[in-house]
Amino acid sequence: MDIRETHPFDLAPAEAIRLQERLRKQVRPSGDAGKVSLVAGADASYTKGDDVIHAVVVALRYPDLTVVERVSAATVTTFPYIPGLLTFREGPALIEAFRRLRSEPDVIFFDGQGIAHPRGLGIASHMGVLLDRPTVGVAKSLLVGTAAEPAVERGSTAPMLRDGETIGMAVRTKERVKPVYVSVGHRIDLVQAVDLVLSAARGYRLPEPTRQAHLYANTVRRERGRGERQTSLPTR
DNA sequence: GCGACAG
DNA sequence: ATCTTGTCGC
Repeated sequence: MDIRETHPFDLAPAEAIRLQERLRKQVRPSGDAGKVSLVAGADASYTKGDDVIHAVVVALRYPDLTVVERVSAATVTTFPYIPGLLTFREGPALIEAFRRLRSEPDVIFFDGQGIAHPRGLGIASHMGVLLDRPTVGVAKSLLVGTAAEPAVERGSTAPMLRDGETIGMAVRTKERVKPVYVSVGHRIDLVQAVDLVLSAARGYRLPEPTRQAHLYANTVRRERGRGERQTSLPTR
């Protein structure tokens, strides 16, 4: 059965928040992803004034990080970007992309927060519950909480804190480059999540799954945009 | 009431 | 997220 039959996305912000408060109870911020041999990165891309969301999932073999599969899906959104409600904007496109994915990744990286979220349900946690898979949030900035600056060496970390609780880890994936903010999504613990992010980061700030997803999402968006324009606005 | 605020 | 060219530093 389709996830969207049991999970509404077309909600008003206040209703979306209530749904998050209900779903947060299903998040399991611990566990072992087991022996990881396949990882995936998911991301979305869109053109400024447009309401079309292009979502992609890229699967990579681990630990060699060779890309083995790429899928994409596009949806039309009415939900705006509201901090804390990102999944209601990108979720439907991501779900469709995952439906098209034939690989079965052991862990999935998302561009955004896991439990480091106002209601403990960032996009990585939310999607983790819907997909019932281990997920990790890899964000480029903080949504809630604070973190000290990790030392300049690659591999340095500093806890992300909120009310004295550790909700994630700032991780320096590249020497002297701004850290990424890792938080657990679902069915994995923070130690393994940080370990995977670090081992999947090869010479760039973003770990390969997320980086490849980002690149592919932009490619897909530009190609589709070009194709649609050609069929709807013939050249003279 | 005033800011902060993933992508 | 996206708009955008060159430019400074490792």
